[in-house]
Amino acid sequence: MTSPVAELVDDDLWSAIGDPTRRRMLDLLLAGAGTATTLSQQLPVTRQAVAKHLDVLNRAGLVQATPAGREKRYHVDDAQLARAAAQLASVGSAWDARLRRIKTIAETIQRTQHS
Amino acid sequence: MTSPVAELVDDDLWSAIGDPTRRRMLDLLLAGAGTATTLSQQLPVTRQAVAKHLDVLNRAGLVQATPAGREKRYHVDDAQLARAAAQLASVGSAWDARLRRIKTIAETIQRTQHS
DNA sequence: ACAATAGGTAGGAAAAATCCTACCGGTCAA
DNA sequence: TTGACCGGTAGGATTTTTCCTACCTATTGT
Repeated sequence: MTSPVAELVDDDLWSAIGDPTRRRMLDLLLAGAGTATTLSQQLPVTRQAVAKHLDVLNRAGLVQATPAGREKRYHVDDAQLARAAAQLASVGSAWDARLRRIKTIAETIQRTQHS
Repeated sequence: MTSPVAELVDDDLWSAIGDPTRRRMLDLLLAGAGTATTLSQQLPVTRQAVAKHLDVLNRAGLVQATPAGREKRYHVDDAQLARAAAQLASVGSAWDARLRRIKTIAETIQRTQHS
């Protein structure tokens, strides 16, 4: 169980959530669905910039849009975000396990050298 | 406990591990310390590009360099990687909890409407 | 039906990241 | 000591990302 982290994650999904602005957008969308305009009002960027970020999130499958009247309401795709959360957790624990394993080996070597 | 994910993470650290190449580099360095050259031999980029990626990882505190002879051996900073792992895990569980909470609310509303 | 207005889209400019070529410095062998 | 070579560094070109300006579309109210 060497668990190479690289093979544990979806690159597109990962880099989608790698951007701070997009993470904040996910936070806002989790609090309640909204349009590019409503999001931009709560962020330090124009709604056009927000629209492109939404496009990135959409291509990664993290958000979906449902037309409502003349607007497009974006909402988080629960299943995909859950998938992302699972990946984050597994990478985190993989690293943790790896570190723990290395530490154990190091301690074993030291103990061996002491004898 | 609304847990806004944005305030849970260190942006520099996060975007450092947001890049696929850098994640693979961390994998390789966890398997054993190495120089820019040895890493580049196991990656599809030149050692100069690797050097810049190492610089990014270094600024984020994820790796450290120790001069050894005429080379510079890079190794993972255990404490910082553990910190990163913890952040990943907490974001993952924050999202998971948020999703679960939303689902519960939705179900409650439905149940209410049925009555 | 028509004007007014809010929202989305297209295109490109500016900024940043990534990558490579060229160069410098130190180490090892003779 | 000196030449060859391995590794790192500096600088800049290229690609990608991010962001904004300008424009078009659709809905709403009169």
